[in-house]
Amino acid sequence: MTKYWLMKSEPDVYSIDTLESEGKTHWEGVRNYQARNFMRDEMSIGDQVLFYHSNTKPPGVVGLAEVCSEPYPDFTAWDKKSPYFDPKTDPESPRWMMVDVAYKETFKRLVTLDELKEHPDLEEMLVIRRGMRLSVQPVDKDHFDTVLRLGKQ
DNA sequence: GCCAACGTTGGC
DNA sequence: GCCAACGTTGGC
Repeated sequence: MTKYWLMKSEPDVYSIDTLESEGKTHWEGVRNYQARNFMRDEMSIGDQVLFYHSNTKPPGVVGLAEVCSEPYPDFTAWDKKSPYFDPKTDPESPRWMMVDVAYKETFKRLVTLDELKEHPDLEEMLVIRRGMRLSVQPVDKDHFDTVLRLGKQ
């Protein structure tokens, strides 16, 4: 059963344009247990992903991607040269997990965070909640469809 | 670049 | 196991 997600990335670090040119990527660097658990326990191949640009102005959903691997250990955690290096984990017992994500499309237009906040059908969407910092979060199918429609119009 | 909101760490 | 200190996220 297909699930729906929103995944945040800072465009300065990894933008949807980069994903488009690479085709797919491993979603490295998630160092939050709740986000890790979503990837590890609930994601499966074919799940649909709203690609969100954070820490930019304006922030918002820029396109669509798709989960294209099972979860597997995030090897950047024990790569000393990686910005995501975590000295407290090791390959014997991986702490952090990731999935591969494939490019699907870039929206005709950016669906901004402000727009999500103002849309009457998206009041319950997690991403608009104050203090919501999860970089990987589940999205209801209804919300997903609404955002998709906004992005295509 | 500020800072509020969170999550994590570590002393006790 | 409490909680203060610290670090990070991410909108603004």
